[in-house]
Amino acid sequence: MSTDKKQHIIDAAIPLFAEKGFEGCSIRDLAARAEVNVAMINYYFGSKDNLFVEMVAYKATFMRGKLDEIENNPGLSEIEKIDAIIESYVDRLLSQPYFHRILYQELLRADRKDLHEKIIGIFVKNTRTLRAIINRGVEKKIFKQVDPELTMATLIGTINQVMLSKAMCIMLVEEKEDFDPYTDTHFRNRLVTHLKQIIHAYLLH
Amino acid sequence: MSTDKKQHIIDAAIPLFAEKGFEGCSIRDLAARAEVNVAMINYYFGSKDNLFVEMVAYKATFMRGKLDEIENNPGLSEIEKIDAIIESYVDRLLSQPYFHRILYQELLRADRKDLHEKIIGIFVKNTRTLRAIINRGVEKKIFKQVDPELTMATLIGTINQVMLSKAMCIMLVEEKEDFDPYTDTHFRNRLVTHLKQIIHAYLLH
DNA sequence: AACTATTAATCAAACGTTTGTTTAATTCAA
DNA sequence: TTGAATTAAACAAACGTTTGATTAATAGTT
Repeated sequence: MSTDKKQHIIDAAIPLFAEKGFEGCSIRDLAARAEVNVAMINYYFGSKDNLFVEMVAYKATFMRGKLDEIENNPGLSEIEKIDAIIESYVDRLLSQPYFHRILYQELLRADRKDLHEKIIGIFVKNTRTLRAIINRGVEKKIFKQVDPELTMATLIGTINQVMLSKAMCIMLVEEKEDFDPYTDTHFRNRLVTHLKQIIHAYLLH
Repeated sequence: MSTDKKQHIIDAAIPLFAEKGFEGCSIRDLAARAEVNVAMINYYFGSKDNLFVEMVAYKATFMRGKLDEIENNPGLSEIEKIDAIIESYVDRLLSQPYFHRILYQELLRADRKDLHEKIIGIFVKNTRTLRAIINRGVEKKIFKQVDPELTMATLIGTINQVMLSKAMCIMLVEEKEDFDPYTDTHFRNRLVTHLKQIIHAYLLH
């Protein structure tokens, strides 16, 4: 069974799922987009549900490696680690807007418990890494005594907020209509700068 | 045509839409939940689509009034206005978790343009109010020169992040399984405190 | 108050489509 | 020639919506 074909189908499915949601696009939609026969989806993945699960599994680890690398880098101070995470997180999310959108659509739904919990697991693991760094900074008295969990929520939540809707992002920052926040490096830098400033102001004495 | 019946159907539909998404729940689901005949949905609303539109319209103005009241209160300083908005915003969102969930599910989808833009309109209007306050604070040199739009994104984004998923919120703040972040006043205060502290640290000299 | 005419509300049943999935036949590659 | 890949066609089930009959409520007339 060709793995290339499976990846091809997954790659084609991601923007469709992102645009219309899971129930919003049919197997026929997916097949048409991937330019394969409708039966191929079930042939390769068994079911539409399983295509979704495999898609999440295929893309899910996208943040993990980098985070560990930053956390275990002994050459970085706590605040430098935070800064590195901010840059890394912004870049990853801006480079994968479709998949990000899918994850959050799924998170917002209360049914499909198993998949829901799997996605939460990814988020929580990343959260713990950042929290460990903050806690170390607090211990060392480099950071103020802050709320580490909600600091996490602020960091990720800010990025998510501008990732929610391209249209809203454009209206929010009042750019021209053809402005693409996901590829514009000026916007990327503006976001990174804001996050660093607000986190620094909050964490540091 | 009874408005009571329409509201009854809408009230029953909100938790269902929040749980399963728009395509995720059928007219038969909605009718069963509201304990009415399937034909009643189309009788009262014309279509499933229109039920959704009327539901959004019915609930959408929930934030507006309070925001205007705060903005136009001459007895409040800029930072007091920000604090009042934080409290008001947290309380509103925590008290309407279902509807909030529906709005964000819709925002994350790129199709259904007209409704999408209507929802964005609500958000952007609220955004402008807060931005106006921040800009006045900057003018008066009470606030530092900050990025007003992204400050907005931080404020709302933080709250959204903890509202994303009850399950994730529980794991994030490591409470017991039966803990309900939406009704727990201690959690509400923790969130308000964190937001005030981080925003104060960022805005004030 | 009693009867009638009119409108609104409700219902089970059916409509035509679309859904995810499966089948059975066929093509392709080794 | 054998097994994997692909296809068009068909499947039952579920979908949103409409129908036509029936009941409930309201208004008008005597």
